Amino acid sequence: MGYICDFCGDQPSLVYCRSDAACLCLSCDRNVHSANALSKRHSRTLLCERCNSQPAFVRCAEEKVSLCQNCDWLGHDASTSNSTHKRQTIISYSGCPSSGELSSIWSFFSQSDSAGESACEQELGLMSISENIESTSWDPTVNTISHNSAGVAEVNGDCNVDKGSGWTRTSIPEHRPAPQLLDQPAGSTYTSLPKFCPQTKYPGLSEDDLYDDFNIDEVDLNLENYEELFGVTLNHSEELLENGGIDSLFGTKDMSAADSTCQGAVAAEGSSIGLVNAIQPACSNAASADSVMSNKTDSILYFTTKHAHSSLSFSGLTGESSAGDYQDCGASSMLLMGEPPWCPPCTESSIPSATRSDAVMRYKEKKKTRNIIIYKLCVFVAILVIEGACLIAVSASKERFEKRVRYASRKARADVRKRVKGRFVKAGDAYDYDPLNQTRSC
DNA sequence: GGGTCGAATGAAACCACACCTAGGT
DNA sequence: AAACCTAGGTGTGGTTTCATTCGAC
Repeated sequence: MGYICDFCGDQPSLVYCRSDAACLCLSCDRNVHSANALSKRHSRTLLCERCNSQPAFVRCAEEKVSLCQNCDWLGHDASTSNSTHKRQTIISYSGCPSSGELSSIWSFFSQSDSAGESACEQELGLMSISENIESTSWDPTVNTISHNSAGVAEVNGDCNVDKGSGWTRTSIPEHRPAPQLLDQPAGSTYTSLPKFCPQTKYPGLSEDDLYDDFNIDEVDLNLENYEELFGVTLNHSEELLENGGIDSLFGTKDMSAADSTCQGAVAAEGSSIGLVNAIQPACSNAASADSVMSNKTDSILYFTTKHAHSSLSFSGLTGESSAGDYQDCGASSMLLMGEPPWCPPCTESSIPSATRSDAVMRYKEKKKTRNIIIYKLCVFVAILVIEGACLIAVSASKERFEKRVRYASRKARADVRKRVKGRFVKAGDAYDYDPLNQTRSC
């Protein structure tokens, strides 16, 4: 993907749709996302102008480029002079805004990019979005998001939805120049599916999602499997947490290995499911499933902190939430549906079958990856709990049973003192045991 | 059910002596 | 008050001894 629109294969791609994991030109973006109500909810943003494969995350004012998290991190590393560049978070949008509307929120967009839509749009007969416009009636002045003249959000709220609008702008959580996995499937680990409302339990996840592709009942939570699962020793989990090692934990391990692990035997039904039910990230912190995956380190730490207070919950996975709960919060509804949202119920689709099948494949792959990552998160938290309990037990055991030597000098002397039947003897007397020589004189 | 026996297990005692502490000078 | 001396108490580990527990008969 990248450079060329994934849909028309003709025009340069300009925006990135997380839900479709697709790079699209403006016209195709509007075309695809005006197909139905669900696709209108897809959150899109500019495409990274450097790698052309990831959604842009920030806009560098100095370089005048939109960058994804990886490129931003690489290009503005603290060791480089570019680290001082002023960067601002790029807001994403949904619905079917026109290029003019886009340029109104992205001033830099109008200067350089809006011209690119013309040809394709004209070819598509200047696809009307009037039906959207009536509900789009976007008014920058009433939007709760704070954005400056450059059209970039100054990082603010969690749930910026234009009520009554056909499209919305959403901000990406605060930018952190942290490393991100490069081999992650696009769309599976993004910093945001930002449209979360506090009442959301766990948008985008259902019980089926968690269990469809692997049987968590058969997961082996044995401590020995910890190493097998993560490739690290149990004792290093704290280091992993402190050093953000969760990235390597999840990133360097082949997902197929996780699959095989998932197929392993053992019964941790109670613990695993209990944990799954027990983990409920607070929506206000944007700890959604997707943000959990993207801000892995923070999220894990967050889980750990929550765990310390015994208040972990993940009730969104219990299946109690209705589809309406998810949709109300604008989360990707594809996980709730039998088919991806880009597959309208009607038979006549303007989308080529090949593209659709590709999209379905991507959707399934994303779903599978997402499940695996969530599963690993649960296992990791479970192991932290177990390890903590073990450490406490071992500590108490040592405290109780280990003999404490108060005077090392006395111990050193006793260790070299000659004995008879275990008893100390006077210096120079006959002995049957010499610790130094391991010999017996009589 | 109660008593006896052997095996297994754990706790305590023993030893010399350097070190520590308290009291006296 | 500070320095020094002295007597008594303490702790150290390997082995043995004693007490307790448990199962079999």
